[in-house]
Amino acid sequence: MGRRPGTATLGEQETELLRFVAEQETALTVREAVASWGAPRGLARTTVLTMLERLREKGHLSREKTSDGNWAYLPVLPKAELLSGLVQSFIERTLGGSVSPFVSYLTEGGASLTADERAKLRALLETLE
Amino acid sequence: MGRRPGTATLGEQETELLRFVAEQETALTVREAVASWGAPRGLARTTVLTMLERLREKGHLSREKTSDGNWAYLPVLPKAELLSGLVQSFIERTLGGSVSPFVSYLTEGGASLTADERAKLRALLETLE
DNA sequence: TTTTATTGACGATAGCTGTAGTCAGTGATA
DNA sequence: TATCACTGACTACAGCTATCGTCAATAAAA
Repeated sequence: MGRRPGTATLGEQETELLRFVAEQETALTVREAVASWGAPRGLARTTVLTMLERLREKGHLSREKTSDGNWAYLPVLPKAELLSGLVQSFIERTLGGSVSPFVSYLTEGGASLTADERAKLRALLETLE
Repeated sequence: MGRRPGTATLGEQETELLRFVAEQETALTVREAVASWGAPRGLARTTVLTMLERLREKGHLSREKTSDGNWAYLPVLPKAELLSGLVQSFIERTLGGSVSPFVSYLTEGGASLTADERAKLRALLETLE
């Protein structure tokens, strides 16, 4: 009676870790992931290791041997695509396909926009004229 | 070794159902929820019932007796607030606090904006001048 | 009133997520 | 070489989510 197998998406922690890995410039060794992501959260080394492996099983990460023989993990999709995908599925699944709540969130001061973000929005609106 | 108790948020299906209930104009009976939300997804009646009750336990829904003695569920927060909250926690948790991916998604044509949404954005940008 | 349908409380289970311990292999060190 | 540290594969388990089945009460119908 559980979930239909293969239906799983990512948990919250998993998503955070995936985003963290995707934000790095280079492939991340377990040691680095533990030091810069796990430790600050008080997680054990093996916890991070397990999570990395699960993300790999789910096809979000891959790994390669470093010159000194350890594993280093890297995202399968580049950061921009990953984030776009996350946004897309959030809009579809959680917001039911409507961007309105996000627009409302912005206009109600929930977040402050950077100059760059403002510029992008302005450009977007212009092309829609 | 599980998650620290009480740390749970909402699952995906739960979130979808919550949004569905919040989108209704009036309180929704179980029968209606099953007919218009559960059945199309192939879910059993008791599954929907269980989910509604869990959402109630978690404080997202309340319920009231209808004139003919059945329960009807309604959201604790109005739709707009609920959706804003969902957007906010998504941005914080999943996007690490940055709205950029959202903006990118919009500008890359992932979604089409309604006239109303465009107007809101335009107004927003003006106030930011 | 015996039967049938509806409702909702409960109980149950499988898969998933978060979190970690153990252990064996391997390389560095004393 | 005996030891110590580091790595990663494997195992484990609690809490949570998705999904139902059962059952008793009640209402409707025959």
